[in-house]
Amino acid sequence: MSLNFSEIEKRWKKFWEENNTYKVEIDKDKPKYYVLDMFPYPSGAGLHVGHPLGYIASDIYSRYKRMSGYNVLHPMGFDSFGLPAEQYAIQTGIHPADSTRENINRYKGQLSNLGLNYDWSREVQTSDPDYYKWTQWIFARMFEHYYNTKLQKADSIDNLIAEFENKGNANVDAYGSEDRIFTAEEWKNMSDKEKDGVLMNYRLAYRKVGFVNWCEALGTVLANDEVKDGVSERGGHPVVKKPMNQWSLRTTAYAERLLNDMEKIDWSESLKTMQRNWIGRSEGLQMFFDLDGMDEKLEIYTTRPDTIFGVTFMVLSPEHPYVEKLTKPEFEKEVTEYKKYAVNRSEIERTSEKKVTGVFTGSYAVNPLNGKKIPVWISEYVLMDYGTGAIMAVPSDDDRDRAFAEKFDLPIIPVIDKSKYPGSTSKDKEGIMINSDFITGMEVPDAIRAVEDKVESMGIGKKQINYKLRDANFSRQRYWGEPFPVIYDDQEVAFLLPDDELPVELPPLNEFKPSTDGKSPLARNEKWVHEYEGFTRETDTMPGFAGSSWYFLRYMDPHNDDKFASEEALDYWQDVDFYIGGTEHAVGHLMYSRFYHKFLYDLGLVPTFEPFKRLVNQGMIQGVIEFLYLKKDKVNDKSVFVSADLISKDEEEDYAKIPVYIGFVKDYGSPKSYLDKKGIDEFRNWRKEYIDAEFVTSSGTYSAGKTELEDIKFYTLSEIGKMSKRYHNVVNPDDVVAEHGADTFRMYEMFLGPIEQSKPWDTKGIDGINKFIKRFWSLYIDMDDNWIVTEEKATNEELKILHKTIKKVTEDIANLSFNTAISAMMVFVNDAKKMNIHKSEILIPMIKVIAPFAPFISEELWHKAGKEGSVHHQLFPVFDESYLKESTVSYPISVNGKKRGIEEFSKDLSKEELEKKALELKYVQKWIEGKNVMKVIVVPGRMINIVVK
RNA sequence: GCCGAAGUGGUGGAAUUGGUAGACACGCUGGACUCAAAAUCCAGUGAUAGCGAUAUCGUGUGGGUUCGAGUCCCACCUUCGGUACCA
Repeated sequence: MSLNFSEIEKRWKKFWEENNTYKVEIDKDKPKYYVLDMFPYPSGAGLHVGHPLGYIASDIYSRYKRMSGYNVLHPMGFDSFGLPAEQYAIQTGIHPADSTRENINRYKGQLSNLGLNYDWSREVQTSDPDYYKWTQWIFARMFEHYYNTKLQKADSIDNLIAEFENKGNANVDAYGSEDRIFTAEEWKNMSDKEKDGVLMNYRLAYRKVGFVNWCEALGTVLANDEVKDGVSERGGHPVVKKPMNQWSLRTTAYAERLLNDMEKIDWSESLKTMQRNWIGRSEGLQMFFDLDGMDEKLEIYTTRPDTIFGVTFMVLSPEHPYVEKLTKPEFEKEVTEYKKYAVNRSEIERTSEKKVTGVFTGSYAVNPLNGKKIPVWISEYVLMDYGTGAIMAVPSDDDRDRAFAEKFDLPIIPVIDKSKYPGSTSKDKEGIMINSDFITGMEVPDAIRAVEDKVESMGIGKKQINYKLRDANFSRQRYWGEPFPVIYDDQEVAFLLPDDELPVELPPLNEFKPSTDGKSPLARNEKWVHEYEGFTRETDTMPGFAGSSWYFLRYMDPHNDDKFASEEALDYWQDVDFYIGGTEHAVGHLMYSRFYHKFLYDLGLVPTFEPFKRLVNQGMIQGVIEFLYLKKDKVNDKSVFVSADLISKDEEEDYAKIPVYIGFVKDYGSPKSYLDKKGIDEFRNWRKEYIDAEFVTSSGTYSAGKTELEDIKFYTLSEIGKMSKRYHNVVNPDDVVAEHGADTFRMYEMFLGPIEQSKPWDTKGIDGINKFIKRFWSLYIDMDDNWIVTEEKATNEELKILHKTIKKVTEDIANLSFNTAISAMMVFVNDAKKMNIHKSEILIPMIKVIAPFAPFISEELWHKAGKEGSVHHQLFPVFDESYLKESTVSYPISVNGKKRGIEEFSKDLSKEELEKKALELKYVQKWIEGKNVMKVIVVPGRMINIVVK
């Protein structure tokens, strides 16, 4: 009755805002600490209970850090460019800026209801021109730089141009994709357009022909997400790869650094493994095969040069430029058809199905080491954008090549004897070479080296390091993204707009549909496109990651109009100490952010070479999805639902699974979830098309609103999955906060389990937290709202309970074990209740201990205690080890490893004394009677084990 | 297929380096208070046998190392994530 949480929440939300409690400024007298959440995309659906899991954890952690004397930067913002707002605009005509603003306001309201301690004065929005001015500015710098392989850092493109003018490009230390060699003279004679083309092959932000998902029927380019099984998700129209000029970022230039610098950061090993796999470094040999009857040579890449004598055919990607030339007339029809087939298949399809496809071109290549002629095939399992788009196939030692050879009846020559290496697979580089000319008899690693040397000495190849990592596609044919600060002259040579014209703002538009030739909607605004006399603007926009790859830097100095952040701010805040977010961003976002950060580091614009020191992935809170089984075919023109207990695994495919609002389902989330009579009626009224449906259960049938069975149980199917509107299982945190209070909601989410672990949302246990908070409150305030804390001196026993709790909570926060920290506080309350503790010496520190977890009631109690300021600016209590000392230890006494009793012994007893006392125990006597005591193991402070025989 | 993580009561989950398995909480059972209910408080709660003391079993399965294994090793099963014909 005295704990009115909604009133308390209102009061302190206002107080914190009025007093700028969470505002932070540079304070050189204090050490800094930067705690960052991955900022959300403000979707129309609002936050669900899954989102706050990470936010609450970082809130607790940052509050604790502030209370430990740090100057804590803990900001929040919005990744507010994105596809959904644009699609919404296409459907409704509402401008993305308007719907985004509305969504952001809703998000902010929801976040503030949770009592999160963000410094909102530092909010950033990626769609705000004051912000994307700097997104464009960084892009411009990338355009102006290339990667210098000697300095191993980004360098001005002007330096490269100077080198070209001096000595051409034969010996430049530049990472790029230019394959022509030219002299200084040739460079000087090039046209502007040619020069632009060459420089594009070196710039870190550059233009090249890339492939987009083009859907002819919709007349638009689709994102990977919008393509399912080779057809558009909307409408199911065919999607093909269409070549278009696209901006890219030369992320591959940084591959080695992105890989190696991971050793220096505190990320989980599994996350680092994911990043490593994405980068995908491999060492191998690049070499040329002669083509029979042709001048061109076929370039391939292999990580297994040792198997070269086992090569029995070559495989080219269907997109390989040589395919046409290699195809003999009599094979043309098949090859053309196969190419058509491959281009209509999405990359996902091409790579995920197990079936083996391919066609012969009619041409042959020549193995340079033994002169053997080998047939050249094409197949979709070879991808154009990895390696050289061509492989030498070794069916004896590669699973895919073997499957291919078996299907098309191609020869298989064994070249490695693995009999000495049991369990070794074709992927393991071990075994002894056979049938292999000059390397026969060698161990595999030696053979690899021997072939590499041989090939290099013959001048037909060289050792090479390859990366799976691809340059990032940086163009989107969309409206709701950052425009490029780029214009083209009539020769299509790209020019940057000067920095003082930034930001290039998105022009107004009243039609957001893409234009039909695959161009971005921006192309519709002719006036804007041709604003510069004689020039045309770039009409593509930047991808989502352009804005989200550097936002953490902007928080340091969000309102600076001269720089993306001042040197002073960067120097003080440095980098993110602690970053928390979902695994779904584990690869893409983190890789791009690291790339951006390293680039800015090279330019001397940020002080650290990695952006995120420590990173934790929170698990997902999943939803329970409840389905009803509906017979796919109607019976007597009626829909028939069948109770889940009546359906066997084999019959499942005869049924459709209809999601049902979980609120109708009894015991939802359990294997025995069911609809009772009321639930069935609720469902029928909710989905009117099923109002006359039949519901078949084991005890009888409910038909068209009638049943004789009062206690009918219609079982439903429970699954765990994403929270989504589609499954009618979204739980809004606002509802939970309104019902139970923000502090309860926060602690409950943390109490559910370890932060990294995914778990289904379930309110079953929330009463436990509610009870705990009420009991905690009742230590301070009685039923009649009287403050009952006394100034009486605390006993040692009481102090011990306090300090034990402080110790446990402190350690658990550091480990992010919030669930056990909360259980320690519960133990405290249980003890304090039992001992009837109401002493301020114990209870005032406890307000501070609970403060990071329950910011509202702790603030209320702090002020009820007559204290000034905010509890969140107090210092966290430090535990005193001297209160924790025990004079006795309780020893488990085991005989042969089986516990037989527990004894309290003084902690000062020696091993020998403990052994003696243990052997004297009555029940020990009973267990060792008639047997020989072999030995007694005494671990002081731990346990005693008596071994008998 | 491969990589990663994980399998512990009816449920969510505890358990430094191998050392009392099941903390804390939910749920359930019984009791107190109440005309009654809610709330609150007290007691019990891994399984089996027994009135009980107690005994036996028990951390996905099967082996192993050890005085001692939820924890380490080997093989396997299941689930969840990620990922792919990457040459």
